Amino acid sequence: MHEDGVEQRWSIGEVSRRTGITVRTLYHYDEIGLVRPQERTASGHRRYTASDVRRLYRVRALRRFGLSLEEIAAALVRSPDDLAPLRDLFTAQLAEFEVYAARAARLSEQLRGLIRQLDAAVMPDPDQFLQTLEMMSVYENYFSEEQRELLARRQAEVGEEAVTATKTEWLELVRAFKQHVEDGTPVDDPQVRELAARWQALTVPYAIDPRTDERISAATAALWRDHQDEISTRVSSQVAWLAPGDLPKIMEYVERARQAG
Amino acid sequence: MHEDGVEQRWSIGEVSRRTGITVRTLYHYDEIGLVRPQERTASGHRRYTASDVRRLYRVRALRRFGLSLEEIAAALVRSPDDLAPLRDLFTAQLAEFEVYAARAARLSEQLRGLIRQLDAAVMPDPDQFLQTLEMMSVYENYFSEEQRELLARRQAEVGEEAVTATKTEWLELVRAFKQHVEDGTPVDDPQVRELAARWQALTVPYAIDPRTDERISAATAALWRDHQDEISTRVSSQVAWLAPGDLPKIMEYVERARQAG
DNA sequence: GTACGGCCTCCCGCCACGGGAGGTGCAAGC
DNA sequence: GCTTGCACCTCCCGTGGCGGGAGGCCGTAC
Repeated sequence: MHEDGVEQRWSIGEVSRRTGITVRTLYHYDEIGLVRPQERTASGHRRYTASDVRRLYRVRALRRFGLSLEEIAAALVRSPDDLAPLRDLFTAQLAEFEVYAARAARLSEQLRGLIRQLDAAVMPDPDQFLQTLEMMSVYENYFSEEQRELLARRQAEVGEEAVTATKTEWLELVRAFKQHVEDGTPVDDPQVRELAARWQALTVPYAIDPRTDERISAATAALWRDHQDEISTRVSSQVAWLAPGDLPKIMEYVERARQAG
Repeated sequence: MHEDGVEQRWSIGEVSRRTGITVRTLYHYDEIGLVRPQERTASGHRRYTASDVRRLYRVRALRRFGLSLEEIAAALVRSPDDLAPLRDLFTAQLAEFEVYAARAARLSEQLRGLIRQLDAAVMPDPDQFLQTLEMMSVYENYFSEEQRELLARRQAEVGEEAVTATKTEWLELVRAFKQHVEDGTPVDDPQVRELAARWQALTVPYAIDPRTDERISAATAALWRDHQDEISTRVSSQVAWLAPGDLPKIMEYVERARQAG
């Protein structure tokens, strides 16, 4: 490439300036054997050749796409003959980006929701907001990411209004059940049976497929089993007519009513 | 919350099962003081209280949004009274997600382009593809991220066809200049002047604003100055009528022609 | 008495470097 | 020949958020 035919060598500082890679990083690449200058001076100074520098550019380009140094090393070993491994790496990385993007989009959506809540200033108690956070975390403990996504999609499909309507009807049912609990109505009473049927029907719009529904139902039961105290506290703090200890009793009654039906 | 009024305590294993946080992580949170169980047994076993567990749920929820443990610690110290810092954290995180998503989208687009190139199978030489990678890296060294994005947007605006047309005309101009270089035409020849004018006009569709254009032009000159060998090799490998050593001479001639004009 | 599981602390490892300490190499200026 | 100053060298600690293992203690069930 140069007229005199003498292969040029560069010191580590010159290479750093040419490639925009820090000297420290060049040391690191040398150390792990990723890009090793072909020569050293008698005193041990590194001398990079043109091909070393080209390799550095390749590494830098691949790094930008988020590939690990290990992946890059493996790709650069084999790729002179065969670009297939590189292609595989690219497609894998592309898939990863898409997964990340999807996750980031979901989290962003949730964050926007939380910020809206904070800005609404209807928050009576900071503690209540933190409880919301806690329950989000609990929720995620019982449902897999896939299940959560399915449910979220389902909720988006049925629409916000329908979801609110479901919540409202659920509260009505709770109130009605509460009355029956207090009155000591037997669980096989026709009225109670009808309430239980309506209770069951609440989940219908959110059904996905039998297998999934079964699992979600089991997860929900487990969540309730392990966290009825927190849930009861939260719900009763939002409706005046419900005491913290009421909900477990009501739920137990509902369960018996369903078994009877 | 519990009828007997006795505050419940949990061992680290029970807490791990309840919260889905690994025991190792619980140790870690204790170590850095993020969540520290309020009690220890005589033998040193950790006893978590209900409030410790609630704090863990909060931490877990905030972690999901990508907040660092340090940020979470800071937020949880102040938030019982004031949710403003938490709101700030959320908006900051949201902004970060957006930046990240934008970057991921750009990289994905580039990856798709590279994969298309690989699949096109017009690739005569694997080395040529790796050279493309090298030049991408070089390119990024001279143009800031902002400049690259502006240019990319501009290119998208003028359309792929127009970009191809520009490349074609550029090659034609190079070929014409090559002839003049070989003929020894003086740089103030009217024909050469016209070619120089057309050369100048090539960049017009991609202009952004005078300041930016000035900087991009300077960066381009620096890129050419530092990497004319590589660029010449690449270009001459793609057109039959150009030898590797031609382009620098031609560019020098063009430069003199522009100065003369 | 012993087997087992849960818990403890201490410590090394990851990944891709950043940064500092403390020493050497080399060329220029006096 | 001596100093100045810069580039370069190696060695080593630190980052974040844990994972995982070693080696030992505790308590209970058989």
